[in-house]
Amino acid sequence: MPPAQHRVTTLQQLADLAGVSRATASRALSDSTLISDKTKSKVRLLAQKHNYRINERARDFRLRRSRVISVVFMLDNQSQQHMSDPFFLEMLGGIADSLAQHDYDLLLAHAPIENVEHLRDSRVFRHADGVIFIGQGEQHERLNALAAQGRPMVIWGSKLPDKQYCLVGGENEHGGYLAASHLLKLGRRHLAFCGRIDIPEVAARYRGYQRALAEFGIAEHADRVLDVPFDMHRAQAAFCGVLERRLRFDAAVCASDVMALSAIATLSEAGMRVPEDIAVVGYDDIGLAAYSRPPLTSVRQNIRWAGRVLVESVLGLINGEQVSDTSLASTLIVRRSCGAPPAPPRATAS
Amino acid sequence: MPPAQHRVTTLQQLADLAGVSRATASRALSDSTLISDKTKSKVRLLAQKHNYRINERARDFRLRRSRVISVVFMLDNQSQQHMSDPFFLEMLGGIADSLAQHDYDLLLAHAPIENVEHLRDSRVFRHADGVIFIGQGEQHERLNALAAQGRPMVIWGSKLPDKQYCLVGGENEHGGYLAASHLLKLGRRHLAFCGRIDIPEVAARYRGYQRALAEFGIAEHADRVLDVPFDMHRAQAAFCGVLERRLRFDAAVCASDVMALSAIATLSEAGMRVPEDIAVVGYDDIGLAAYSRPPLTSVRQNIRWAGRVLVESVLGLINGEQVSDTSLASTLIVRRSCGAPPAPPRATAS
DNA sequence: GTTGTCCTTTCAATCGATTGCAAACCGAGC
DNA sequence: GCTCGGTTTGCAATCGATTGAAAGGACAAC
Repeated sequence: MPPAQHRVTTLQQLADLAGVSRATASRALSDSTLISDKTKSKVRLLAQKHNYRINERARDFRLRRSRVISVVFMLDNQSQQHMSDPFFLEMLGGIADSLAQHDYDLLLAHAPIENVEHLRDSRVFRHADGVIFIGQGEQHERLNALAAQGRPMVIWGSKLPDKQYCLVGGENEHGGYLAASHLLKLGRRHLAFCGRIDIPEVAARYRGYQRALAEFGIAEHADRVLDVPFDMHRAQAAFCGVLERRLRFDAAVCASDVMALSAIATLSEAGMRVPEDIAVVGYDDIGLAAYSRPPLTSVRQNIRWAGRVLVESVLGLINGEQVSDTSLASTLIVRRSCGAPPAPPRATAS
Repeated sequence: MPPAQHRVTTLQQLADLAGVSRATASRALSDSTLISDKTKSKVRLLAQKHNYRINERARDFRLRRSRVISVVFMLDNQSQQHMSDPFFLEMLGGIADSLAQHDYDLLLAHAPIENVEHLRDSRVFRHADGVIFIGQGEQHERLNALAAQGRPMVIWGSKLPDKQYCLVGGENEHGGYLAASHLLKLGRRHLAFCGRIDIPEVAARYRGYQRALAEFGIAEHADRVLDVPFDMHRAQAAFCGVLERRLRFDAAVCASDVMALSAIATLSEAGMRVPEDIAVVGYDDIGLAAYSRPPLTSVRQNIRWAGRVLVESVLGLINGEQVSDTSLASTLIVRRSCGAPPAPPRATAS
């Protein structure tokens, strides 16, 4: 007699097979202390033998949870940061890995969002047990409002006054400082800063940049703060504008690697030598940074680890724990024109 | 009197408020023809007023569906393609957009997969109504087996013999042909092909490459097929090996842009001039291709549209429709060293 | 034999929706 | 008043699990 004529799909069927009640079967599978070892192993053996798989929809429904975390990329009109920025994928990968380890699913929401309040009644919140926001955009207040409603959510970004939500972020101030002082140590004296300082994270990097200038006793030129969006093509347009204005500078700190690569391309197109005439430092240390000509010096954040921390934080909130903010270290990765081999592959933590 | 002291969360509460039964309320909200317009509007008005939101978990449970589509990136040990390849993000973005439009969620599975059969009982299948595979890896047979079980699934890849599953793919043969004939037209005669021809898509590109060579009456050198993985760092190692072997060639067709950029970096590091000594053509036309020095000529596929087609196909299968394969056009994007502005931003279709 | 205790197991309610079928309603025609 | 046809509405089962409370059983002590 074949062990399973039709597949066992419900707990009731499994219970019948084992000669116990549905309740006992349920408890046996979930390792409840109420059930004797003998019964437990009997039920489990049968489950395995008949290839029984719990209906997760039913269970999630019953337990009023979804085991889904939404990830929202805050790409607003202001920053023009595009999701094709490799930074995002790296972050997403880290989050996805970490969620999978905890047996959670990832719901991706990446449409440009003008107002996060609108999300409140959308699938993003309704379908998920918690939400991870990547970036604050300019929605600090609205994020505060959402968090105040008690939804489990974590934001990747920069610390702002009156912050109510749980935050994970890089050491942006320090990163900006590292980038600027690197250039200053190389003897550059006419630095420019490229990025939208409306964006909190960029603003923090700018503060670090200012601090470095101050330490070297260098006066800051307001016109050397270039309002460059994250988006590759718009960045290029912005740099073309800079060139037209014939702004004089010998080094640039960029708020992202994509921006830096745009800068390098545009500047060398215009006949300048990089890094001889203008040295450029990027941010994020995306994989391709090592393969640009010249290789790009950049500030690295451990993005995959950031993903993990974001996940652990939001899961902590879901479980009602007290979760505090986290700040992740930034390090400068220096690459020189010739001879220096690209950095080894980043460790992909288990 | 405030209209809602406590929020209305269940259909029963809403029905009570409207003075009808749960069944009627359900039908009113789902616009059933059984319900009179008067009742419908009454129920709906109340739902709106009390901010009632259906419990989607309960509904999905009842309807035995999930409104989730899994996306699996087939990154196996063979190809070494890394998910940080911008190509993936573009694809993912297209899929996510399209799914959102259809009110579906996206479950991301990107762990390296040695055997897709293992997925059968995993969340990937259990939690989702359908699955989209990006790439075939070397699992053609196993994919066939899965498809034979009647699971709604679509694969992005290349047409293989005995294919049982629904396929969406680029014109790889044509793309390879375009790349090679471009170089040949420029007068190059010693071409190399870089990529793993074990991978079906790469194999197709290679066939096109061969066809171009044949048309120009050029004999093919077997040793000019370079087994280069997709992964950036391994690609570099491979190119170093090629250089050591002192292989003579004046042009290279690469199976991806990331590979091409690695090639350019490695070659110029070794003192060769690109494109004067060695011209390189890539594949995918990732955003950064326009910003490399020199700008990269590449074969473009409309990846975002591909994402849309994948989604429509899998949803069609879920609805029991007959879905046929789709092939998406490839075009060569030619970029020259100087003066040529980068291509405009790609249209992001609505 | 009865009672009490402890360990297992079962009963039955519950989560929040959908839907086949039966019942109620309503006006018209006889 | 009664029946008939068609339209609306309600009853109750159902999806597949979890879980508090109650029942069952074994065994020892009185």
